[in-house]
Amino acid sequence: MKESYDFKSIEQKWQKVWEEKDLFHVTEDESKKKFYCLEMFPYPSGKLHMGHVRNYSIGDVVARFKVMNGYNVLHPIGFDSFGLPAENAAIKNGSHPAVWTSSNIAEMEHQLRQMGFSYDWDREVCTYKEDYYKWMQWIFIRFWEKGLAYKKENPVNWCPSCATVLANEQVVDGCCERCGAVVTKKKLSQWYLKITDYADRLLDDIDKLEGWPEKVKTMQRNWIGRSEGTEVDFTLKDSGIKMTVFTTRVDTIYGVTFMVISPEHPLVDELIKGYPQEEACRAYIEQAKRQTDIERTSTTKEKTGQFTGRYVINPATGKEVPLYLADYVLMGYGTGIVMGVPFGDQRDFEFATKFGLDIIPVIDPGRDDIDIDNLTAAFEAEGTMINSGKYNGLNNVEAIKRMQEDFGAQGFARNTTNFKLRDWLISRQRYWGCPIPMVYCDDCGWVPEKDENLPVLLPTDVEFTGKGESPIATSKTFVNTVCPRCGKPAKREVDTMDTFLDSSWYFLRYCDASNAEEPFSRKKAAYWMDVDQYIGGVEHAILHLLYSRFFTKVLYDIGMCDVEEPFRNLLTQGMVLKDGSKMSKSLGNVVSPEEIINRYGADTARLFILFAAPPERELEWSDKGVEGSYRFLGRVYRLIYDLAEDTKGIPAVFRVETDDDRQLNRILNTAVKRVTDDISKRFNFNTAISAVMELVNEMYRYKSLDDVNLGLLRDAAEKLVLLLAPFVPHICEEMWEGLGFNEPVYKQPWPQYSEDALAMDTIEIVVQINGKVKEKLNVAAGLSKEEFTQTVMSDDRVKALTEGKNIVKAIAVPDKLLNLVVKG
RNA sequence: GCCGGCGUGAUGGAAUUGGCAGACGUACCGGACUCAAAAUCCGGCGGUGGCGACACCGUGCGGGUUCGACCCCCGCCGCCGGCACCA
Repeated sequence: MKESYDFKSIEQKWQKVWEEKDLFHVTEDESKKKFYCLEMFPYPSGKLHMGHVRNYSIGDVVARFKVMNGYNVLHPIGFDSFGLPAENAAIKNGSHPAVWTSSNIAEMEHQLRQMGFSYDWDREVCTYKEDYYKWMQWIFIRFWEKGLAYKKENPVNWCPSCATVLANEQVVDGCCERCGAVVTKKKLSQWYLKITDYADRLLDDIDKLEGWPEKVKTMQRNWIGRSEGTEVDFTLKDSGIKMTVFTTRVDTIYGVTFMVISPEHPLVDELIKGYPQEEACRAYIEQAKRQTDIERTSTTKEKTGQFTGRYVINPATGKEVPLYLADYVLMGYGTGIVMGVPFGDQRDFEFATKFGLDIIPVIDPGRDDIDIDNLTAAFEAEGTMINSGKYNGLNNVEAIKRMQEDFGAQGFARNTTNFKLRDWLISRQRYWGCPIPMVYCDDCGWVPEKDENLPVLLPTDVEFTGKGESPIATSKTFVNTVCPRCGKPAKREVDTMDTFLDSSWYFLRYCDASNAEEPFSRKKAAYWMDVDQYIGGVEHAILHLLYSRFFTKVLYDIGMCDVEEPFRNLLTQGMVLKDGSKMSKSLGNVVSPEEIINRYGADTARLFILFAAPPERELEWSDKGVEGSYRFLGRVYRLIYDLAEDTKGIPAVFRVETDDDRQLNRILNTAVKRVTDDISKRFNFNTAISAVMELVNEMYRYKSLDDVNLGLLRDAAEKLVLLLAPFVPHICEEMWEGLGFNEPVYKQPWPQYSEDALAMDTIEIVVQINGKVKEKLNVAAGLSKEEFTQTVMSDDRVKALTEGKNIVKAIAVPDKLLNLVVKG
């Protein structure tokens, strides 16, 4: 141990030692409790940014803490390395995406090692490599066999700038999640995964995710969007065609005054043919088509529509009502036809108002402040049924049940559930992704490639122009093949998979990363799964986290893994800000981790980022704060350096004799307790670190006293190093060695605290008069309520305070306070 | 519009869940060391009034519950996320 804190040589030295000792390598060990600590793997964009540093620093504290607490810890890392940026770089530089990707990975691996994260590098997973995407394809074929993958022509979200289709989840406010271009609609034949088959389970099992933030669970619930209701068959007048609607409010069926059908509905063409309104209808359909999703779905937009000339018969009342086209009805949800109840639905209310349609009150709110004959908005709350035939007088919620039963028995209605969740569109018209291992044969249709022929390799003879669709189609060697079933000439699928498939099971591959026989062994996955702690950005709340849950359930169902939910506990870390806004190149407020590592070292970077804010909150970057963290490490280093000398050969056994001894010992034990609790129960690393700072301050104070107990100081020094080890591992290894130990601090048992040491003989308590603090006194700790009150009341200063006053009441909280309620 | 979250000194944030508001850090001020500076060590630091012991005010705003409220309840305001014509 050198006299001054030379972070550069210390960090290099210990990173080398860790690597040589292969310290972070783990294997399955049935004799130990396992802990799977996982951080979301990065996209290899080139260099680490502060968001990565924060994410991985948090994970590293947890992983190292669990190791010290005796767990067998799996802490892996890899790269989510297919995707558009590599392809764009290839177009720009004329090189292959693999070149760009692998050099970026090399750079980022180097930086991750520089940060001193405790990864088992032997398990590194890179999704662009053949040994990974082979199994991706293999899994895709299992989905196909289960009927969970299909190809279908549909209007899809198309990003003109990325020249590819997008999943619903990737469209944000009508724009491309990646590039921000306005998304258009295009009719294309595309591959889908049937995530909707799992909608119920994905929704119901959210309740089991006790270790997830409420916010993320709510977002997933909303996204899946289950709503239970009734399908009711209306009938088209003069034709008998069934016009089925979905409603959650069947109780308002007597209030139906019109019907609305989506302009894209396949029935529309037939409905309008030959009617006087046909031409107007066709014009309306055309203009609806021209609108973007943003225009179309804006709630502020005034309702538009067009009467079709047709009428529909209400099966409950026998009444006929006019049928309109209106673009506020979405083809993709429910049946694409809606019963119009202006009384009970705000959208229908606006529509009826605009087109002069009747509003029939069907529920009596029983309130004076609402005039149901002159509504200004729809009435959407509960009440008593009116104008509804034999249902009059019932509570409307009760009426829903009765109507469902009655209408069901009469054969024109049934209970149904609808979801907002759509099937997952997974084909992408891009090169740099996992090829979809399907072959089209004129005789056999779509056939999966044989397992023994996997992987279907990405061809290398492809032109990157960035213009055409599906670059793989330009390969001369790829497309033509033979049908895996009948052997006749056939063509391969030229689209690649959405990269979100790659990241939907990588956590399983980590359990058995080099398996050449299967994606992962069930036994090894059974040992490690589920992930005990998952850490990453909240931006993945729906996309990645929902898809991974879906994959895990499917793999569970086909007997490949033993858990139904992949992530037991989830921590979503906040963003790193500079000057109040997100670090970004365009704002020019980026602080690079590299810069900080070179100037202050990895330990300082880690410490600052953990100390500046609790992990879930946003973190405001502060250069001054970084310096403070650096100063603190220097302060600790000097303290241990001195104590290593002063306490050489002195065992960490001691007697606590003086008041100062007791105080140091108490603060030491408090620090152990707080750091332990703050890491394991609350993830409040900032307060954990502040407890250590208090200990350091106290050690400096104690050290300068005349009468010091070196055994006690020795004990404090050792525990101090152990407490800091998960946060700042390099400096702690150095100090641990400096204290004379040979084994790495990484493997040391976590320090324990003693309850006795935490206890104080006397405690400063507060005396309040009418809730205001008036006096502080020291009294013996651990008194009963009566003894406590007695002791405090008999104190002269308290007597003086209450002199001549009438004590109405005394509230005693032993060891804390006595509040006297006085009058006069 | 609906659903979350947040609002505390100059500043990042504490207050382990109803019991001393402002821990710890930054900034700032002062002292020690130094020829000097840096580094380091020690001390001060919510506001107003007072030489002072002390008094009053103070956790976005207005009410309430309670002996006691940053914390619980009601009504607002502001900021940040997410969802949004889902029938």
